[in-house]
Amino acid sequence: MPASGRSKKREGKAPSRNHLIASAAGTLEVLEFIGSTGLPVQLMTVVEATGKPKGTVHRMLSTLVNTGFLMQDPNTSQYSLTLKLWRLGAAVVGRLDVVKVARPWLEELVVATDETVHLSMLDPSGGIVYISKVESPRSIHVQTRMGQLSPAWCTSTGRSILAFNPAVAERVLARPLESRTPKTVTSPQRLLAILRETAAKGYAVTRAENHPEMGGISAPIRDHSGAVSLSCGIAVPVFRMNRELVDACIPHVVRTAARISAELGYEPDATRLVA
Amino acid sequence: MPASGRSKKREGKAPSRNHLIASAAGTLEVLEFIGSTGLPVQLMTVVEATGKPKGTVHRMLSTLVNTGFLMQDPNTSQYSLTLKLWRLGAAVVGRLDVVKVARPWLEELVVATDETVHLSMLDPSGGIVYISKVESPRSIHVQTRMGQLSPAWCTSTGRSILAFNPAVAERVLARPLESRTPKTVTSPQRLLAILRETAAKGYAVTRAENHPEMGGISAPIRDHSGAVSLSCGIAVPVFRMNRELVDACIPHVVRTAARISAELGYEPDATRLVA
DNA sequence: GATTGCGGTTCCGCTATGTGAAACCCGCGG
DNA sequence: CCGCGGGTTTCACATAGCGGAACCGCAATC
Repeated sequence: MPASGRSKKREGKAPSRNHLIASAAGTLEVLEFIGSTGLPVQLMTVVEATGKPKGTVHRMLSTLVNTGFLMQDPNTSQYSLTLKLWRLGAAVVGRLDVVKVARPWLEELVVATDETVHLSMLDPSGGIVYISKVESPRSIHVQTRMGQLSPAWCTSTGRSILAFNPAVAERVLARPLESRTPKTVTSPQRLLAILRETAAKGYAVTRAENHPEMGGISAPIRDHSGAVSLSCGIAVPVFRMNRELVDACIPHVVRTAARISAELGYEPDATRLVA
Repeated sequence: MPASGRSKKREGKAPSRNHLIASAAGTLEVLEFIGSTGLPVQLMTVVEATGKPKGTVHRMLSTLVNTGFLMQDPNTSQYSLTLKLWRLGAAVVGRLDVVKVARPWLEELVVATDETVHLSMLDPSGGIVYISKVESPRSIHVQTRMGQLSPAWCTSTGRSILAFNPAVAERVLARPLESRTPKTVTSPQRLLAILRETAAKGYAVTRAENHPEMGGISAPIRDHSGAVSLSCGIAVPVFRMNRELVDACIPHVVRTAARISAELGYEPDATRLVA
């Protein structure tokens, strides 16, 4: 997509009377690009990535610098993110009391299983984001980063959530499921079956579907209304993921999820509000 | 400031030839506003806050929604942040290996002092941002939030950093020091003296200067070049902050900072590169 | 059950605004 | 010394987007 795109933007139909600010959208796109790389970037990198003309990109970058979202190294003149984004972003999850509330239980789960624990949330885009993590000091831990966006359909945490969100699941199933490892389930039917099973059992187990050497065991977390948009689970190296360990860990994971659900005001005994 | 008609092309000094995208800057401003409140907001709130006309704000909000930075509740039609910002923001500190590297030492400090520990970083704006936190399970902990921006000049973490950044300190001193509590030091001279003392001693202690019931003990962290842009420290309720406790904790805090500095490649014995 | 008011959304003409090709700089390497 | 690959600046032009005002739709008020 970057390569040879000429500036001609006559795509299909012209939605003429548009009420969106193209320049702002473009600027945000640039910001996002830099955010996704995370590292300091040069102007030309952005130019190539976005396909926009040099002058325009420069103007956008200047704007971002001027508003404090980016800083420019005076020597190398490279652009990098400031802490502003972090401040704003942290405010988002900071308000979520789940993070606070869940922490003790997650730590307990680490102790119980001796594996790294994640708390994940569904992103409207159909991915999942890790919003909290407690690492096991001993275990080999994958390099998951807080805030990382992972596909929901091939991780145990993701499936735990999808299983209880038919609407989102449908959207995900509609798109082709690209293969992340040789083991990834890519057939929509199979995935659907798995989701049903997950919903029935109340937990999800994956092996090497997102990362060739990692697997996971997760369970859904319900909020006061019974809705599921969070899950917690452990990440385990596949070589260690034998039947025994899985069987041993499942109850812990499920119980932790239940505890957190309770903290959020979920009443397991109350009449179910959602299917 | 009505635009007063016509294209005032060549008017005297005309600051006109501007290379910034006003609309994008405005949109970012809106984003920031929403981020700073953290809560879902209504259109009109933003209108009042920014002073921009309703139609314009609406367009900006739509753009932000369209780019995935905001979401709009279909029922209340309120706007709130999505996790996108969190993702990008987390990427910023995620790349900072300080956070990873410091964690074990911070935890150790919690154990040693039984108080909540913060890792802070200087923001170019002259404030400090908490980039990592380890809470003491027992202690009454203040409601500091990750990513929160606090004034550098009335917190112990902030002073630890300012003391070794004369340039920034100067900028801070130049502005009036607004009083946050009755105890806040607001005299520039006094503050300067305190900073000097901090630099000499290698740690900072504050009592109730930022929050009426909290105090702190912090020490600067040096990177491989010897520069200080980070500090770590503990937050202590003032009622518990007697001489003994302070004396007991200072060595721990200082040592922790030294450990982290070492991890960052700082050689205490090497020739000092910075004044 | 009409009325008013308040928020969100949409319209539309005018022009200030941002676009983008090209020129300009500047430090580096040949 | 010249060319090159970055970044920055310029400029004339067309259009993008500003913003006042009209338009909904709900909910509280009368």
